[in-house]
Amino acid sequence: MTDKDGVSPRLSHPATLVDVARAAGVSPMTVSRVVNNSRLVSASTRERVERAMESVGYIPNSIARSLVQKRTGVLALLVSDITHTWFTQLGHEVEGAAAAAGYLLVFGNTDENELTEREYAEKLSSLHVDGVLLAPASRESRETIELLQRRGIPVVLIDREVEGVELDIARGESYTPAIELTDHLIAHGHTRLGIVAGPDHVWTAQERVRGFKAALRRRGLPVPRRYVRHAQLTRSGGAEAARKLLASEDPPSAILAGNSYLAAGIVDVARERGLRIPEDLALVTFDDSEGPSEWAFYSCYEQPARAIGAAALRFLLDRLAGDRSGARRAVLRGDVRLRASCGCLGAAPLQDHRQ
Amino acid sequence: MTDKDGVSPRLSHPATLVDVARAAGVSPMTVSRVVNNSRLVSASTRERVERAMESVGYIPNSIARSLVQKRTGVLALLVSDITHTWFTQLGHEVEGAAAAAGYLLVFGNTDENELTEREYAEKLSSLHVDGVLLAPASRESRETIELLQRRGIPVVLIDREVEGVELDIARGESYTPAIELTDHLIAHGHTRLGIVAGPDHVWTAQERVRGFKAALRRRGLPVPRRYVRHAQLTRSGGAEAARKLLASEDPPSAILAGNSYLAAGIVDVARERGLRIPEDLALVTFDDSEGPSEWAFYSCYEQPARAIGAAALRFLLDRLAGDRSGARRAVLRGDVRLRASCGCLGAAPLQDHRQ
DNA sequence: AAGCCTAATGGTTGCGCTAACAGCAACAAG
DNA sequence: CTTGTTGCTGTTAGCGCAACCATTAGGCTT
Repeated sequence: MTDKDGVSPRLSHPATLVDVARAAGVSPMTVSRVVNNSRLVSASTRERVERAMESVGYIPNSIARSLVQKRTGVLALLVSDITHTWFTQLGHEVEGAAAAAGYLLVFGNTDENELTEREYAEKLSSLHVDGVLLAPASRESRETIELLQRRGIPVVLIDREVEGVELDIARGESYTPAIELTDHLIAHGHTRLGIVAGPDHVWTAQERVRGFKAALRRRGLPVPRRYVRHAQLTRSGGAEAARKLLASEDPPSAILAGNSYLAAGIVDVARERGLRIPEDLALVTFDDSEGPSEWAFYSCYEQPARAIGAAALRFLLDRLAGDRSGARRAVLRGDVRLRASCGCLGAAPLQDHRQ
Repeated sequence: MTDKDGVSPRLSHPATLVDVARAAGVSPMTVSRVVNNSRLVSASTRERVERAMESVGYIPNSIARSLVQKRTGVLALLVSDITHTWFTQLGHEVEGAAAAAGYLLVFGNTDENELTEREYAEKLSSLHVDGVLLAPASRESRETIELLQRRGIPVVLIDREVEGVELDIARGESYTPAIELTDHLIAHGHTRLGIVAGPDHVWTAQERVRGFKAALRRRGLPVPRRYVRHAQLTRSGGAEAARKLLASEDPPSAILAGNSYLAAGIVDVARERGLRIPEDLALVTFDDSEGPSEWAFYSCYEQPARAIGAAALRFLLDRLAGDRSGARRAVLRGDVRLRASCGCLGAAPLQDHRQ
């Protein structure tokens, strides 16, 4: 059956179990056993079959296998925007761990859009992926989640809670660090504080605003409505919000940004207006630990993206292994890094973010 | 069949064509026709079937469909490291366009490792993905490619050529821009020039070294071997190479870096040694247009990552649509951006990269 | 020797879907 | 009235694989 030089005889179609069986002189069932490492195959048969597989260039058709076994070996990761370093780091971690566990990983960007999210959910459930890691686009993502669950697809949340949903989740903190960061600005002597947070349908944005307000109230400071801004989680979104924030007669002297993209936009506007940071405008933000080092200029709360990704995938793999216990929750603590943008390293802010 | 409140009757298993057919009082084939928008269904039947689908909560099983149609609606993107902003931008573009065309996208990191790459190729061909976009890990990636092609899976290369492979490819330029950047350093008066490029099994790294050497030779400048360094495409890789480069008695006064991660490592080492950039060490690099703005400090050649991704996916979709023409090549031109790190904006290098 | 276990193998069936064809009305053309 | 022709629907088969249930041979028990 084999060519002289050991090259597979060219079949007009990709080799199937039946081709291998014919080449090895056994039944397809036996070949299937060899492929699946069943013990119920004698050593000699196994060897013969393996040679036959080699010779016809057999690669199992996992589509067919999936159809009968009802598992595909594919997981999915849905985030809002893979270009955000936080999600990129998380995605890298998840991809590596998934590959190590034998899974392929489908990536999807939801653009913080519920509709896109739901469309993805339908496609994924149609493809019968084995599990989904989801950074829910909105507090209203319950429908997406239920759609998947009705199909028996385990879902693990990432980064964001969803109201009324009790599910495995791996996330960082938002409320407490927002308080800490705000307190820090207050300790620097600021009394007019503003916040530029993400869209208000995003759980983390809400929580950060909530923490911000709580910190101010606790110190008896005012929380003017116009000092609280929601924006798209981009640099230009941050800039736009900052412009509105700084347009008032009595603009804030310190700002808490929801993430470093927003912070970058705020810095843009500050420069536009000739405001020095931190002298004229102090800035603190939320961040990831591996962002570009320009961000080393920002005083921030660092969220452990990789650890969150790893924890989430762990949860998912456990579910796939049959874990039926109640919803698990991993809330990973990050670190506050005090740097130049809040005024702590006021002496040398310009040197330190060069690299 | 339907509950009073319109909620799907709970089936013990996900609804299939047969369930819908029963609910609608038609044959499964007719349901299939409705699902696939065949014109050969009367309006009244179509409506009845659609109601039935709704009522039992039918979602087509694309596994089963794939088995008979031999297409899965899944594409794959294999790159070396999704955390590199260049690939992230490209991936974002590809994901968006793939989703728009109705495809899901599997992401894989090869870590510039041929073995990982091949393992991915096997998994992907087992899953019968419809097509693969590949940034080949090495000049030797031919085997990976042939494995996929033998399975009839179209492959489009990204960013890097592979010796002896005639395939659709979308990439930027390396050789010519390397000459331009090197010439620019020479124009600044440098005569001792070094290069820190990626691993020498990576096509772009080779090309950049080739261009670098060609530029020097054309000007009659020496190309000492120790001035040519290959490194892992990371910041620490760049730092390590820079250390070796700057350790010699007569170190280069200007360096061409293979990308901005390497450049960042070089800057680290320069700072370590108290070298000012650009005064004591000039630096130019390859880059993407949306990298962190700290990179706005670097004089660089900007590669259009998104356009390359879009072109590559276009090629792939054309193949899937039946295009059988010869290998197509999109070589996208980027732009040279002269900024502070080469000495062109010597006056204000410290301000400009703050943001 | 009869009964019974185990190891190794094969046969049949069906996962959910669609390609291919077959059937059957209704209606138009000759 | 015959002969297509078109429009809709159903039947059959099979994609590649593994679950499930035979079947056989050989060894073991009693």
